[in-house]
Amino acid sequence: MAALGLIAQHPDSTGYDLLRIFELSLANVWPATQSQLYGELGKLTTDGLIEVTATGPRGRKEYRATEAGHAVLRHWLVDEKPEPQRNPLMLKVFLLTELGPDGADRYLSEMVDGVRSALDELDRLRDHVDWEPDLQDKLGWVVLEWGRRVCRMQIEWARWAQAELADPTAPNSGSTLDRRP
Amino acid sequence: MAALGLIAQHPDSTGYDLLRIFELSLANVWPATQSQLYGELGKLTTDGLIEVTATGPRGRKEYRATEAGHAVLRHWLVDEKPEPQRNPLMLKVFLLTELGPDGADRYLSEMVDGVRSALDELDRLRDHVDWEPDLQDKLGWVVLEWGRRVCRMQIEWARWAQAELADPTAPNSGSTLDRRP
DNA sequence: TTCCGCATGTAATGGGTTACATGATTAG
DNA sequence: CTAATCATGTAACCCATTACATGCGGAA
Repeated sequence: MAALGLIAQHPDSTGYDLLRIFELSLANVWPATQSQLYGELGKLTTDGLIEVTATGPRGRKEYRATEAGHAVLRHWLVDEKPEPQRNPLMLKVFLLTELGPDGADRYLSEMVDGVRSALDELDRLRDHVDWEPDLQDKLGWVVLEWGRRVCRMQIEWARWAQAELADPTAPNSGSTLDRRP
Repeated sequence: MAALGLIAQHPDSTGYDLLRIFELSLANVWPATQSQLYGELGKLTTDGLIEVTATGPRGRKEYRATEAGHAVLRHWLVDEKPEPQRNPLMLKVFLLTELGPDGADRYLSEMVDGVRSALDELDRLRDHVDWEPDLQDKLGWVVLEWGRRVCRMQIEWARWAQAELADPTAPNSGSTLDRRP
């Protein structure tokens, strides 16, 4: 669907073009490998969701979404609810019992550092891109902002979690003030 | 690692036990299927990371993490940085070009509704669990709170994004007040 | 003419899901 | 006695990653 969607956004692109688009605009959202992409292009073509509109030197093939492809894409966007995803980060947090209270606290401190640098990265990206006022760039903009908000939330959460773990009372027992922020 | 970690937390559990633990405590973080779990138990045993400590009726096998298993777990927790995950939700948002401005706006509205009910679900979970004051329950508690904060953040973000998409000016051009919240 | 970028593919392996398949215990 | 629960496994299939493999075109 990521490939189909990008082809819909950028008609007459080659696999190679799409790869660069993946790297430039979806690297933080949906990374794709070269191997996988070419495989998908073949499948999408077989399924009639995209078609080759031109061929050029070096076996270059330009793709475009068919009407059926657009329909499938719209159906996926509107009707298929995104099911909850796995969360490797929270899996780790949940398993911090293995490290004991001190290890858990250290883990959360390092997490704050890591997230901060990730946030810096996103800030830099935001400032270096030349955002156009069209829908596509606005969507890219709001997606990027989502990443920034996740980072900020995570930093605040980690601090709160550290306090919570240090607190000798049971969770939900109402001894801290910032428990339900 | 999820299986190994749960065995470390709950020694002398069977695959069946672990399955219920997955459902009860990790359903929203790292769902596991029965098929996969039994396969992993076999591999972990072969690799010497867990061992069978007892057998019972119906082929019941109790597992326990070996010292090697604990070491691998700690290494994974401390040294392996969780790489950024794919985000199907933001992929969809990025591809909302296909639906046009109105469709995108509608999509975000529906998203708010969906997230709100997810948040209700988490609130209910939080209130129905009997949280103990030990490290394990505290970690469960903070993980659950993470989910709640993601939901709240997402609701606010979606509202902001709707305003942003409705705004005729370019992103980053500085016409709205809530652009850098 | 030589090197970088364009351009496409295949193979091996592992993770994950769905469905299939089986059978023993125990509580009512 | 019978149904729910306990309890374990296999097979087929898809998605994804890493590594392997190839070769043309254009610019310096």
